[in-house]
Amino acid sequence: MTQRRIAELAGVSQAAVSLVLSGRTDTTTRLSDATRQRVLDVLHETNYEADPAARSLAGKSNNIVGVFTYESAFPAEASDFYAPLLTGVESAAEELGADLLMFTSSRTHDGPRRLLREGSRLRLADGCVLLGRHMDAGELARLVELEYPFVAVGRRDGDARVPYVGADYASAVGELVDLAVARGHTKLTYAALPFDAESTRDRLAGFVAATRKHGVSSRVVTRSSGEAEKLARDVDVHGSTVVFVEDPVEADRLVAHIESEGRAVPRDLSVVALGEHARRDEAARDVTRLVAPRTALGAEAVRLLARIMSGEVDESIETRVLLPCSIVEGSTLADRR
Amino acid sequence: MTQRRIAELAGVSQAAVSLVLSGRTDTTTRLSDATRQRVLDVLHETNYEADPAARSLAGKSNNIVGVFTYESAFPAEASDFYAPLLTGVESAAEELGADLLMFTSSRTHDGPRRLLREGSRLRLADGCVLLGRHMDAGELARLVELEYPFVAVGRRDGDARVPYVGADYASAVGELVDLAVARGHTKLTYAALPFDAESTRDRLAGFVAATRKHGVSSRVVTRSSGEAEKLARDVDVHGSTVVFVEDPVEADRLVAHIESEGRAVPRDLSVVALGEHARRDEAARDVTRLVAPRTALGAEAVRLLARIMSGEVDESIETRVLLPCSIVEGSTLADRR
DNA sequence: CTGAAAGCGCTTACAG
DNA sequence: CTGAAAGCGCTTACAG
Repeated sequence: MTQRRIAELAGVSQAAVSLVLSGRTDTTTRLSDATRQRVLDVLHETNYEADPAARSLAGKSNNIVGVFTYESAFPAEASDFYAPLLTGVESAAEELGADLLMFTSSRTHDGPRRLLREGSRLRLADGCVLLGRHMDAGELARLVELEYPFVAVGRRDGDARVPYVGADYASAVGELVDLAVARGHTKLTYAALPFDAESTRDRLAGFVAATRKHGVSSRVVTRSSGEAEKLARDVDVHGSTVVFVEDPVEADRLVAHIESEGRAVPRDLSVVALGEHARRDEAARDVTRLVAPRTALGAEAVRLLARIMSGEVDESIETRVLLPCSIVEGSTLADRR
Repeated sequence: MTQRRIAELAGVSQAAVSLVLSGRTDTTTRLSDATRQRVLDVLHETNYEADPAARSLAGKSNNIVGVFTYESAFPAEASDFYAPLLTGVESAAEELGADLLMFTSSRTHDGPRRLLREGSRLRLADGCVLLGRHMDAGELARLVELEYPFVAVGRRDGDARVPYVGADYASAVGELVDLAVARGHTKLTYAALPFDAESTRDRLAGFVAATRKHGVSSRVVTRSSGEAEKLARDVDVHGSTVVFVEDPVEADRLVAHIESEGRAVPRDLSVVALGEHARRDEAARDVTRLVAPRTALGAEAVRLLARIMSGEVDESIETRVLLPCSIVEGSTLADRR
């Protein structure tokens, strides 16, 4: 079913059908109410919807939100990270009546996925939400230059033109430090992941600022996951009473390791996790931690993208949004007062 | 970047660029190797990709697999059902180098989602995978008539033209009945959900066939979820030694209810679940059950769709596929011999 | 007030 | 061997 066919049925020109569809009521292009009604009737009967490809070619948008993930989203490990984000993305898209185009193609290539290699496939979507821990700054910059509407999920402060919705890790880590200090801790160790991601930097910045503010003794070590034993030794060397562990899985392992040595958490050592993994074992210790608002991040990103696409973005609109994390007090931060 | 621009850069006509891109080497349209090479070079330098909208208008496909879910896919309850399916869909799409267009729009409307109301939005995808417990048979029929390529996930035997990939519940339920009978059970109760879905019918058919085959006494009751107490009474009235519970969540509840009355499972009553819920509590009883190959269903559906779209479908290809379920013996089916 | 026409970027049969 | 042309289904400025 095409506009031409509709036009034949209604006895008007194809352009008239397009005009009715557009809903325009300018003085320049006014149709008689009778004509309009006739067309509307046929449109209704035939359940017509414009071909999105043709609309797109003619320069109109189709209410399609692209979703690009820098890493493969569905393997079990990755899904912990992506699932809550995608849930938010999906529900916001639903609110907006938009469809979701997931760029799953060319995932299997070696090396990091390239956004711009997708080339004009991107153009099928009106704009795109970018998900992933490691985004290429150069690509983001090119996207800005192409004036392609997009929103990154996660803080990206490198380039001031990059719109993002991120979690405010720095503040949350700061609050956790405040809490530790309030409970009498004065020697703190921070176990960072060996990543260069913004979220890693952001958490660390919060830690550094807060420990400096309180004037407490602190030490930062970089440890890959799976080195709980080494980490435990690091802490002992420094004489810390609390460890801030960036990787929540590692935090669990550390607790298990310490208790396997006959020591107790938090009696002998306090553990604070700077995140939460999705598959938390119900039986596991209720680690003191921060929880990022992941579903909200995904949803907010789509809403911001919608605002950007609708051209609402003047100085009045904030294109760089930080959402607060919540703090779970848990049971692994001792009160030493 | 358009073909016209590429053509200018390479000093050929736009059509020549398109020909090079098409990779055709017919006798009808042969380009000199030099020309071809020149075009290829420019194509490479510029990282050109054809506008998918234009390709689509010109009648070519874009390697986009549509995904239509009849119910909203992401609320917590629904995600138990959809998440494993989508995981399979995604990974198969990745293999094929296809993108995924999720029809999330118009989800919020009242009443069941209408596939055909989406109209030509569907056309943006080359074909579509349909997910959901309750599909409208009339819509499926219209889709067949439109010759729009699609594959339903879940058995749809109503219309012989509907391609599907489903789980073979009937066989699996039959195996569970065999097992129960082998262990000395002769009075069986079946608790069906009050649904008209194919999967409900399929399981029940397997039960009826198997109990008939063995000549054992059986009884079927229809119970909504959350009626564990009533269900327990039904079973007592009939004097059954084992209940086959369609809803796995309800099976858990039934076990809990029985044990809360001071009776034991499976000593006093055996319980068999005809499915598995995603959020199984690790601590919960290891119920004897069948497990549908959900991720495989999603992946197989995409692969079948790909075969259908590529026109490989003659009589030699099976467009109706049943994948076997697996059986978990668990610990809730007593041996009464 | 309505219709004929150009153009979006492609593909492909068809002239040269 | 290559280029000019039609057509896919739309939108929109522009003639009538």
